[in-house]
Amino acid sequence: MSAVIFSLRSAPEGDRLMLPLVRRTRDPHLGVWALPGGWLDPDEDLDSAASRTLAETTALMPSYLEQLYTFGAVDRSPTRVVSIVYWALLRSDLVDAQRSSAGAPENVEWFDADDLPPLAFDHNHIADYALDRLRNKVGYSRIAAGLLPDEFTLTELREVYEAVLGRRLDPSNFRRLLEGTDELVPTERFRTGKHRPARLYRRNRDT
Amino acid sequence: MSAVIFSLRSAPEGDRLMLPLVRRTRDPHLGVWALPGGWLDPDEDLDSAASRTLAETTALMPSYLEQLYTFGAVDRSPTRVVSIVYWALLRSDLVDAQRSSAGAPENVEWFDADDLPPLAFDHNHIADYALDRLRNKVGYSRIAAGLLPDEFTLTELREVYEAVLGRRLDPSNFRRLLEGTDELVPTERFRTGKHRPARLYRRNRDT
DNA sequence: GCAAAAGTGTTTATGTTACACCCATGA
DNA sequence: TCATGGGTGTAACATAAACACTTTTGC
Repeated sequence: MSAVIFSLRSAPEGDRLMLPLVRRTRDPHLGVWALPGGWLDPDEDLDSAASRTLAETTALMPSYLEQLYTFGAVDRSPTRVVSIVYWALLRSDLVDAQRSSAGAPENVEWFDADDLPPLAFDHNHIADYALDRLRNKVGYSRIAAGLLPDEFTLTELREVYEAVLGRRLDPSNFRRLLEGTDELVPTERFRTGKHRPARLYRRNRDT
Repeated sequence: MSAVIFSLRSAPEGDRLMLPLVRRTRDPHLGVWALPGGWLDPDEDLDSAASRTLAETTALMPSYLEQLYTFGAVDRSPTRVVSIVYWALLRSDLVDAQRSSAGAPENVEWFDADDLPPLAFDHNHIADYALDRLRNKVGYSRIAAGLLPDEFTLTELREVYEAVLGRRLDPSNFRRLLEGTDELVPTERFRTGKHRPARLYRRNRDT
């Protein structure tokens, strides 16, 4: 049971898609970076086990969690293991808050999803596969809002899409696309800043 | 390790999407219909194990095979089992040929995919999920050709799509859609019948 | 010639992309 | 009032759906 966990972190060139890795504390691949994982409890269903695994690494609740794939190549490891992998999105504000507080777990580090170090087992392959799935899913669903706080402006959401997809989007077309769906609801609050205040939106819980 | 295997069978109202079930020979759910399955060999990768499971039930090679999902709810069975499920497409001509020969396996029976009997464990749920995936995938890929022999007319292929999707498609638009892709290649052979001969096509192996 | 399926062309609707332009605010 | 991001409008283009029409065969 492993998890590929995505969140956003601010960088000089804009937000970057990042994921947490843990340093292995035992053989094989001792000391090598790997996806966070754990063992499946006999009386626990798969989604719960994925949540628990994720909580043990980040101490946070995911805003999105989905099974990715089950890997089981014989050469994955000296002792062959079937690995059920989940992927998840975390609200970036919660991750940031936790990192500045005392609760940051040991030997966990965040890496740029597009620039990972060599990982244990076939975890590079798994992480790439998860990234493909995320990018694909972002193309046809509004899932990326799960990386943002409860309320956000359309520009903030667009920047998330740009960070995930790796390309610029037209602001006006992006707005129209999302206003046409019922997955986003406008609030009466505005984000005030340097320029014209921007309306805040929130995710529609009913869909 | 279980498999949801789809093929087509002729019926009075046109081709129907069917899948094979096996009668359970032991408790729990003795005598109840279930998806074909088997146990994962320790030195076998998942795709191979799925192929083997499928061969044990149908004695045939699938024209398409893909992992569906891994199920593991605690209440799936008295003794909880993690079940890695694959789904597959079989060429209908091979299935028909085998059924009329001696090779038809015992206690295997084909059922209409939209009208299944009550199944053991959560297999009804799994079969429905596989059907959703098939119908969804047919919408954006040319995968359904895997249900037909090597060579087929566009009308035959359209009827496959109609059987899978459960609705009629416009013949001329269907033709244009498929001629625009490179997943189908025209041959110089024609199917002669009551009316104007129809050109035969085959799947493009290179894509 | 007629019926029926094969195959072509055209029109309409719909959605996507590009981009010009106005609006509201802080400085 | 100017710079800038927020927000609206619209024309161009691509894709899909609907359907009229021509072609080729068996009988």
